[in-house]
Amino acid sequence: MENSSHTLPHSCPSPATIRGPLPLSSSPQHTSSNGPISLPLSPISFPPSPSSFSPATAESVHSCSPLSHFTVSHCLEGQSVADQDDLTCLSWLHQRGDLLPLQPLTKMTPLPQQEPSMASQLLPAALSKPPYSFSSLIFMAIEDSPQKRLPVKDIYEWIVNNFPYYRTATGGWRNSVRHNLSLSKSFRRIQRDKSQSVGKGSLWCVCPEYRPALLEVLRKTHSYHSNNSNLLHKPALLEGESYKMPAECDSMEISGQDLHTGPDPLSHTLFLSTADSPILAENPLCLLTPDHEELVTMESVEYQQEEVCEDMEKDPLSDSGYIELHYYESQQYQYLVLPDDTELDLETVEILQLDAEAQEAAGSLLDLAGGGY
DNA sequence: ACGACGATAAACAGGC
DNA sequence: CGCCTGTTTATCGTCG
Repeated sequence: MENSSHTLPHSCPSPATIRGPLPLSSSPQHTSSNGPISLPLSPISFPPSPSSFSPATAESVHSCSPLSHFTVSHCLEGQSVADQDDLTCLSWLHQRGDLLPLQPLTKMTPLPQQEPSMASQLLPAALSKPPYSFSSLIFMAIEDSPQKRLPVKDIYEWIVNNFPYYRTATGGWRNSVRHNLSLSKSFRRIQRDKSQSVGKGSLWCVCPEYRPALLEVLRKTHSYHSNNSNLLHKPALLEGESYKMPAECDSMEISGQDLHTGPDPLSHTLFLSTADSPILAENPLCLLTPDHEELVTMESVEYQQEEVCEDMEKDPLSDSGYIELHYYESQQYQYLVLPDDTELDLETVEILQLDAEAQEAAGSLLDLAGGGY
């Protein structure tokens, strides 16, 4: 897949079906009432430099980083923050200081070096015990890694970096992390590539079949601890309902009839799948539909190839548990290309601020497919 | 009361 | 030998 500029197609040429509950959300920071939105980054850089953002924008970046691979800079007018909250991008975790401190993934400044006033503001939330279970913490750490696999040491580090509580906590929690990794079926130990072996121990990854459950637990934890009760009432597709992709994408349909998670209005998780077995997307997707001013956010999308694609070459990744995603940049926008060169209507779909990790993750898909899970 | 689940502690083995 | 990693067992608290 080339990474150069493309002429924008004006239709959705390849039929594909996206099934599952449909979350509609966006971030409130940047409003656009008509036409393509204006992006705060021009040109878009990967990763975006925090210094290039206005304070409000920088906050939005923090609110999505590190967990979200896509930061959305678009607003639905008339919607509250709660309505726009995205439960599938994991970005919502950063929208409350007492859940996930608004700090970048990179090494945080040690608290003693912070200004006293700021430290005093952060302390109550930052140093309180996070409500997340160790499974959730491990899950977030692994999900936030480019390769979707981490050694236990890096899991420690991620937790410490994102939850300062554990910076001062006694060492017992590390034991709990290891205990959880070993005991939980959700995590799988994989051997390091000996050619690149640096450090001790194995790598840990999330079992794809348990990922929806982990995500659900994570989301419920957030909902429970969030005052944002509106999150609980976001409309979602129910069984039998369907959502037509807007614009010219007539063949894109999201339906609720084959929901893996049932008609629970809380369910916003979509799954990527090939025709036979559901598989999971590598990264959350945030799809923008400028014509309708709607942001379609998909944690993962069940993706089915229809008969039309039968004679197409089989995607080498089709059985890997992951789907290969590509994007490219044209002018100030970025565009998503689904597997088998299915180009979503690129006027209708935009990816905003896809960060460098997503790029790496896309590259790692080949490794995952080749090395097995 | 009961079981499921999660947190915590501890012991132990193996590798570096 | 010390540390890290990984496994296993046990105990306790919470919740439905």
